Amino acid sequence: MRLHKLALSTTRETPAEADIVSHQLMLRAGMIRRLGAGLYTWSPLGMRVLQRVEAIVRSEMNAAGALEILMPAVQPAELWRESGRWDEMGGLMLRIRDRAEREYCFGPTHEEVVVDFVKRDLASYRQLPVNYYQIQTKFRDEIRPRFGLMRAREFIMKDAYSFHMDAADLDREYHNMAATYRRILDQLGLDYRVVAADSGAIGGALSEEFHILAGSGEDELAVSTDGSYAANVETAIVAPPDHPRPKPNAELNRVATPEVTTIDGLCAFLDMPPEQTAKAIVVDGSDGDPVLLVLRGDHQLNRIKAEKHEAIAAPLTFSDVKSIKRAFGADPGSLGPAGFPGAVIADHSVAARADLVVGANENGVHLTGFNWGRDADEPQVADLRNVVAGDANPDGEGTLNIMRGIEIGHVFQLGDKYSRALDLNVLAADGQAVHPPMGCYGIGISRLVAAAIEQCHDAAGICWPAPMAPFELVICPIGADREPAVAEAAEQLYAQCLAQDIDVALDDRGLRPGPMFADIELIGVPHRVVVSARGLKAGTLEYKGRQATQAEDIVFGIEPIKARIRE
RNA sequence: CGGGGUAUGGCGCAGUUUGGUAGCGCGUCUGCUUUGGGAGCAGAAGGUCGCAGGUUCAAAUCCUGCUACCCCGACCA
Repeated sequence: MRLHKLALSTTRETPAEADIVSHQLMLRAGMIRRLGAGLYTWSPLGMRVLQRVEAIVRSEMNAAGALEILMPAVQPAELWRESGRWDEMGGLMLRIRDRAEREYCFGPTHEEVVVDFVKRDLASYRQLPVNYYQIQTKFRDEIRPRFGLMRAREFIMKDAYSFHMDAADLDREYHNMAATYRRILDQLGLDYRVVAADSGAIGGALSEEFHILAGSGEDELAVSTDGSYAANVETAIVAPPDHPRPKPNAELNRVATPEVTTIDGLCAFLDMPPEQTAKAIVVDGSDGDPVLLVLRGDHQLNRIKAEKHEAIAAPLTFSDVKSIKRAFGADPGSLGPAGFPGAVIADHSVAARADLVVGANENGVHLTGFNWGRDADEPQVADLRNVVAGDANPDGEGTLNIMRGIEIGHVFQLGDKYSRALDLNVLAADGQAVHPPMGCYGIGISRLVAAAIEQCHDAAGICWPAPMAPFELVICPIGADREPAVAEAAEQLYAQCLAQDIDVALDDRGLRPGPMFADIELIGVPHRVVVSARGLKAGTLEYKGRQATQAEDIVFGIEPIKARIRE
């Protein structure tokens, strides 16, 4: 590629619209341009990266036995009514009408369509298993699109759907896909973790997420030091404390705590560590009455765990202040288990503590020296909190670390939710009709590109892992317009690189060295050689790896270049 | 959806309080000079000041309405 033909458009200044690194750098490098909220055009430079990723995904999916198809982005409402998701999806789904007032959506996902597709041709179990995938544009009308491609509304996704005769075969393919995803991410050269996950709204049992590690990641991951356990903090299990609750040591004491309504305030006022306090959270119970959840002051409620508790209403609803006042006689900020007649569910950690500080159910008053069983009934005990760094590994040895990640892939075992709802069935060997269990497997292609930048950049710009880079190598001639020998030597090298299948770009834009180098670093090309009159005289080229601090002189010629970039 | 903010040339911004010739830096174009890390000089192009209405002799600036975009929140007792 000759760079002057690529319509490169880099900027020195960071556009005001972006405030995470990947978004800023993609805009500065001219990989994408914003059209509207959560809508982006990919430039020729951006396309080169996108297509790299797509090619690797395709080749691994094909190698894993999946079959590529392409389904419509626009889908009839009727199909979604049949699965029951037309109403469930709510505002996430972009709904449109055609000229005859027929209803459609712009597909946020393709379970319905793929089942419909399979239904037409699938008659016998002998045709199973099968796994169809596509690389397609999806639209999800996010409440708040943000962070550029990270949470765009329109985005590119690789989604795959598998169909099986039985759960065992689904399990086999699920692991096949998980292994395929690992191969894809290994090939892309990214640092990632696979974690157990909540399957969320899509339904189904087993599910794992694939996260690119990056400090700016939106998700928190709990990963054990011995490597045996990894889970999204949303779902990571907290092992119950391994020691019994100590005996009460303190008398119950009423303390006036005027104006204190937060754990921080309470700790400052009483000079107490937060783990000695209990926070009280009131939520609606499944019977409609308020339920008191108690956690250690330094812990955080995990919504997903709470929601799954049978005594708690789903979706999780925090009780309104009026009903709290009625049930407790006090406002939030002064609540506690003492004297509350309703259901109390305490997290393991707070249930294993003695001599706690709790709200007294009287505004501006707290109790110190509170003990379960003595000052209130023994609570129900459950795992309600988010794991924190240092918690015991629930599955093996060691403790948990918390890392941040960007979710770029997700594999699910869906079961027969969709094949049943849409009445897909096949005849089994015994002549019985069966709804084939399904798996579904997604990779956010466009998000993956952004995530790679979050993981890999420096002050000068993007540092692509070689397999994602828009070019493998750039040849930078200096002063080619006034030194014919330089121009000639650069052309010669360029032709040789092409002949050797090196994905090379020739920077023939005629820029001065400063801006030229800055651009090449910004767009993240992994390898650079400089051709100059000075070097030619000495028979050398200058080579520099993108992340190297120093350039080095190498003998002029294709072989020394190959040795550097293919090492 | 609630809260906050912004909208002025391709990009980043000032000007709005106190109404009076629309400005700066970067970028772009032309010429000359310069030439290994974002060059210098000279000249030039480019703006319905988000949209609509209003007040006024006069509106980027004041008033009313609207739109778009960005940020924060949706673990808070």
